[in-house]
Amino acid sequence: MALRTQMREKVRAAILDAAEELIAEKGLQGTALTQIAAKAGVAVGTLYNYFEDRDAMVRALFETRRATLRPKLLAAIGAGKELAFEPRLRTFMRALFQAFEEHRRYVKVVFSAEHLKPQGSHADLRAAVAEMVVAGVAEGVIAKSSAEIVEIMLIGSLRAVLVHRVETGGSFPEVADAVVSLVLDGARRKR
Amino acid sequence: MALRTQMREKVRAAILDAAEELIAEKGLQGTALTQIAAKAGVAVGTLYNYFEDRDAMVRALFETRRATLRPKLLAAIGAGKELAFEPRLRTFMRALFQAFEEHRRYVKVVFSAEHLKPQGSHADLRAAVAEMVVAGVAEGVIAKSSAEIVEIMLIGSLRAVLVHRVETGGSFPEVADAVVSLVLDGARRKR
Amino acid sequence: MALRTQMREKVRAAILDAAEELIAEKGLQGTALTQIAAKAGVAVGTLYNYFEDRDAMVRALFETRRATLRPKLLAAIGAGKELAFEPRLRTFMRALFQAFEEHRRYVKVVFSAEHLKPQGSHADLRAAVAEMVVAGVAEGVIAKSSAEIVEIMLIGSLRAVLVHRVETGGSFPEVADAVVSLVLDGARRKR
Amino acid sequence: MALRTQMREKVRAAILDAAEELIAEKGLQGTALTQIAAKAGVAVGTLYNYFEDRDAMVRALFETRRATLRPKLLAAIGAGKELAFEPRLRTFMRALFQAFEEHRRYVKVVFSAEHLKPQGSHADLRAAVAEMVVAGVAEGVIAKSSAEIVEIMLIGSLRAVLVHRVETGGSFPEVADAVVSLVLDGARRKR
DNA sequence: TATGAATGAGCATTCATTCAT
DNA sequence: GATGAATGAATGCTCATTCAT
Repeated sequence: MALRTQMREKVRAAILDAAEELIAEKGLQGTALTQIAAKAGVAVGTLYNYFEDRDAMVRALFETRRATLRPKLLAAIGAGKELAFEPRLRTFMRALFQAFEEHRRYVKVVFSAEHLKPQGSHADLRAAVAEMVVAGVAEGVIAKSSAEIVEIMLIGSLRAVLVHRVETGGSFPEVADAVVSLVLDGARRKR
Repeated sequence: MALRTQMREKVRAAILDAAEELIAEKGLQGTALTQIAAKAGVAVGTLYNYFEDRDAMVRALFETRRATLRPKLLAAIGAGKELAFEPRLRTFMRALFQAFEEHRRYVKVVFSAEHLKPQGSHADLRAAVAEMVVAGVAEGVIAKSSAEIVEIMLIGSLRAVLVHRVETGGSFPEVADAVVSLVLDGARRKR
Repeated sequence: MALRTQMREKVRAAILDAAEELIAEKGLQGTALTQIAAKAGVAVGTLYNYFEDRDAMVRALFETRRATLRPKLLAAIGAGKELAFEPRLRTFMRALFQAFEEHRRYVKVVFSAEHLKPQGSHADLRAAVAEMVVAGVAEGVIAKSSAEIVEIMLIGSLRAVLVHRVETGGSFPEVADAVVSLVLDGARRKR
Repeated sequence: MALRTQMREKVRAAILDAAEELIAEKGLQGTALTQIAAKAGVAVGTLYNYFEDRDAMVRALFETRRATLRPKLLAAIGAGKELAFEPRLRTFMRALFQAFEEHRRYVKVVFSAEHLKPQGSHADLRAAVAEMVVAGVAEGVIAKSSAEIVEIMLIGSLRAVLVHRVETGGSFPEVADAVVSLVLDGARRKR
C-alpha cells in the first residue's frame, strides 16, 4: 500500500543522502558500504534491498541528482531564447550557477568521481554549454573556427569556478556575470 | 659509497617509473603494490626499503616529477621577462604546454589523483599562472579587480585543454596561441 | 474449519512443490528461500508459518514424498507374496521402478541431498530390498552368508541405474528384468 | 632456494590436508575457508598465496589425490593382463579396494562432492571398470548386449560397498572376492 | 495469517604491511 | 639490502530469520 511505498522512498532517499555525504567527504573509493549503512541508519543487508550492488547504488545516486538538475539546465537553456546571444548567455549562466548552488554537495560528489565515470556525470552540463555555443555561432557572435576550443575552455572555466566556490564556501551565482564578460571579451582591460 | 648510492637511485627511479605508468593506466586506487614491484623488477618488500609506506611512495612520485617540472615552469616564467605582457604570455604558454607535452604520463597521473590530493599537485602551475596574472595587472593589461577570477578561469581552461588532449591524444603546444587569444580578447568575433 | 484447513494444505503443498522443483534443478544449497517463496507464490515470511525453519521445510519435503512412496513400496513387497522368489523379485522390481518413474523429480532431489542427510532418505527402499533379500534367503535362493553383501550391492545397483536414468532421461521400468537377471545369475555368459 | 620450495610444499600439503579432513567431515559447502586456514595453522590470506580462489583449491585437492590414485588404478588394470578374465578381475578388484583403503578420507570427500562435480571425480574408476568390462566381453565371458548395464551396476555396487565400509569403518579389500563372485555368477545359491 | 523490508552474522576475497631468511 | 610468504583487517555481498504492519 501507499504507506509501504512511502517508507521505501524515505529509506531509499536516506541511503542516497548518506552515500552522497560520505562520498563528498571521503571520495568514492574511500567510502565503504558499512559506513553508508551506518550513516543511513540501516543494516548493510538493507542496502541490497534497494540496489543491486554497490555500483548500482552509486549509479542511482548520480541518476537521482541528475534527474533533479536536468530540468533546471533545460530551463536555463530555454530561458532567454528570444533574447540576443549575450543577454541570453548571461541569463543562462545565472540560472546555471543558481542550480548548482542548490546542489553543492552533489557538485562535490561529481568532482570526486569525475575520473571514474567521465561519461555521464557532466553530460548534461556539457550538452547545455554546447548548445549555447552553437547559438552563439549561429548568431555570428562566436567564430565557427573557435567553437570547439571555446566550448572546452568554457566548461573548464565553469568547473574551476565551481570547484573554487565549493572549496572556499563562496556563493555561486554572483560570479556569473564576470564569467560571461571574460568569456566573451577576454581579460584585456578596455580603455 | 657512490656506487651503492647510484644503484639505490636507479632502483628508486625504476620503482617510481613503474608506479607512474601503472597509475596513469589504471588510476591510483587501481594499482596494487605487487604490480608496481613486479613492473619495477623488485620484490614487494623492497619497496619498503625505499619508501615508508604506500602513501610516501606516491608522495615521492609527485615530488620527483614536480622537481623536474618546476625548473621548466620557472624558466617559462622567466622566458620573456623583457617583452610586453601579451608576447610574454604567449611565450610562457608555449613553454608551458611544451613542458607538459614531455610529461604526458605524469599529467595523467595528476588528473587521476586530483581528487585525493588537491592541495599540492597543481601548486607550481598555479603559482606560475598567478605570477603571470600579476605581471598582467602590473602592466595594466588586466584589471586588478578581475585578477582573481581571471586566474581561476585561466587555470581551469588550461586544465580542460590538457585533459582534452590527454584523452584525445592530441598534441599540447599547438593550442597555446588560441588559448592566449581567447583569454585576452574573449570569444566574441571581431568585426 | 475445514475450508481453512484445506487452504492451508494447498499452500503447504504449493511450497513443497516449489521447493522440490528448485532443489531438483539447482541442488539443495543452490536454492534460496526467496526463490521457493516466489515460485510458490507466497512471501518469504509465509514459509515460516508453515515450517519451523529451512531445515524443517526440507525435512517436510522428504517426509511427504516418503509418505507417498512408502505405500507403493509396501504394495510392491506384498505384490507377489504367493509366487516363488524369482518371479516375486521380478514383480517387485517392476513395481519399484514404476513407482520411482512417477517421482523422477523427487529421485533427483534425494540424490542431490544424499550427502547431507544419508540416514533417512533411502530408508524405505533399503527396508523393502532387505525384506526381499530375507525372502530369498528363506526360500533358499540366496545363501544366508551372502545376504548382507547382496543387499548392499543390490541397493547400490538400483541407485546406479536410477541415477543413470535420471541423467540420461531414459525410462526406469524397462531395465527391471535385466537387473534381476544380473543380480540372480550374474554377468557371466551362459553357454 | 630449495628450503623455500620445501616449505612451500609443506604448507600446501597442510592446507590440502586440512581441507580434505574438513570436507570429509562437513561436506564441501559446509566448510569455510577460515576453518581450513585455522586447521592448517595459517591465515586466510595465505590460502590465496597457494590457490587462485576457493574453487582452485578444491580442484587442486581433487587433482592431487587423483594423481596419487591414478597410477594405482592403472597398475590394477595392468596387474593380471596375462591371466584369464576371471582371475584377472579378482586381481584387479583386490588391488582396487586396496588402493581405496589407503585413501579412505579422500573416498569420503569424493562422495560428499559427487553431486557437484560428477564429471572428473570418478572418471578414473569408471575408466578402469569400463576397461575390465571390455576385456570380459572380448574374452566372451560377458555378453556384449549386457555390457552397458553390467558396467553401470558394477560401478554402483563398488560405490555402495565403498560407502558402506567408509561409514561402518570396515576394511575394504576383504570383500573383493565376494563382489567378483556376485557380479559374475549372481546371488543365486548354487546346488 | 500474509507480507516483505530489515537484520546481521557469515563468506570469499583483496592488499598494504611485516619479517624471517 | 633483497626477498616473497605470511598476515589479518577490511570490503562487498548473501541469505536464513525476524517482526511491524
